[in-house]
Amino acid sequence: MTRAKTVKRRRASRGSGDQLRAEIIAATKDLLAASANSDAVSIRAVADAVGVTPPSIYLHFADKDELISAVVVDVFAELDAAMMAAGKRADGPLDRLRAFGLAYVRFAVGHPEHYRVATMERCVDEAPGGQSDMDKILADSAFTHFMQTVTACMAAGIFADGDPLPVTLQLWSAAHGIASLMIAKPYLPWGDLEVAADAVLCAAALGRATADLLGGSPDAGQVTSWLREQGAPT
Amino acid sequence: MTRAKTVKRRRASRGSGDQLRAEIIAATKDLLAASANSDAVSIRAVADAVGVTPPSIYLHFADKDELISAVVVDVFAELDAAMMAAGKRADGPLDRLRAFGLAYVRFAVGHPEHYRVATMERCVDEAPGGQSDMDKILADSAFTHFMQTVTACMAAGIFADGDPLPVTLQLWSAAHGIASLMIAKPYLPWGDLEVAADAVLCAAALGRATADLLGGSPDAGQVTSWLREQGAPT
DNA sequence: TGTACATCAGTGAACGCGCGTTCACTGATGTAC
DNA sequence: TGTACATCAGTGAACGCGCGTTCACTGATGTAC
Repeated sequence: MTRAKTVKRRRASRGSGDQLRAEIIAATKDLLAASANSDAVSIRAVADAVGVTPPSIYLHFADKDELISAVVVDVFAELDAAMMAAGKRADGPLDRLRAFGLAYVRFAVGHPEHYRVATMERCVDEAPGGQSDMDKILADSAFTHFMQTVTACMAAGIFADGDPLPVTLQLWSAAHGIASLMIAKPYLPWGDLEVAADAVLCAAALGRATADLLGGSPDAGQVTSWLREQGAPT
Repeated sequence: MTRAKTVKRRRASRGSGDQLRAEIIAATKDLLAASANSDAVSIRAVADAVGVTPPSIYLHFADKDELISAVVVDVFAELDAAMMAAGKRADGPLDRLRAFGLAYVRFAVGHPEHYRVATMERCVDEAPGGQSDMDKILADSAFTHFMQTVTACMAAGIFADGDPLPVTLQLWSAAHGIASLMIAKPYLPWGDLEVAADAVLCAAALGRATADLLGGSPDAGQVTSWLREQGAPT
């Protein structure tokens, strides 16, 4: 059932080398969506899907790692776009934070293999180059937009004033936790995914806010007695 | 620098076939610790590390998948043991929950590749067999011990009474989120890993408790006005 | 307008490699007599 | 106690495969004259 070569034929062009590049990235994403990890997607399969021979790939990417990196960049851009779209109709910074988180989880669950390769595969370099990686992530639109909203929540008195970075990391952890667990263990009794995700996200934000009320990082004893004050059932 | 075959020699034995089996699992774990994923650990490398020829592996495991599954079982057992040890000296159920969570994150950060293969690799079967997988996880010691402690927290009035399962999943998500993000993005500015993990875990538990106080799943408006009542800064 | 030619996107064939798995075998172990 | 023999853990060689990457090439494109 191999596609005859004549069915899809690639034509040359002159100035527009970028078109094939985009097609290669798109094909890689498609193949990735049906694979366990990026190792399982081969240059040959990508070339085949695009209707081109394997060496052509190397005209656009130095090697396989560079191709996968380009896919990751593309996935993060798509994720950011989904979050931005969801945040548009939010009412206030806390509601926007929630919309962002829900969009984040929705994206991950909807594109599990893309999310996996973008956030869960071992990084290529652990050398000093890691620093530039960090800059890349911190400058990444999705993360930045998330952090801007955390800053807005601080300004609105929802979180205590301070450095938004640790709070952002904390909330991102919550979103990533529910997203990646739903992907990795889909057979667990999650119930409605949106409801479960919302519960985690709300609890994370509310927990941060409440911990701030209690002075930052209360221990178990403080929490227990505070809950008793609040009239929690015993 | 290949080890001469005579340096490590395997002797036969009769009744004790299980010894080699255990050595194979241990060697696989060692190799996994230095690899990107289970695909990157080969049967040949495992055999070599154990001092045996590749076909010998098949005397103990039907195929590579079965070997990896055995490793995952072993990793979960080790994780459970670490959690139990940490929970022993806890003071009350909430404190135990925190000790469990911290031990969980510590284990993940200390054995990132083991944690990754156990919780983040694509499951082998998505067929009806998935149901038995679910049972396996729910019956898994670490998860069960976690859930028992959640039940104890409900009995102590810390969480609202009800089904402990969704609450357990929610708290597990928090622990998994911070653990897996620290592993995947170690170059992010986490500061002290224990402190960052503790902040996430505390916020998750406190958030769940507070949300219960507010009736289960408050929306942004309710949270904002409740915070204002509590005298949060504006 | 018409032709020669430089450019360069894409080709076809091949490289060497390491993989999971199989097969018929060997030879130490431990039991039956 | 001594010997013949069944057992079965582990071997050695090979299978077919798909991989990433390379190399010298081809032939359409578009420009120079």
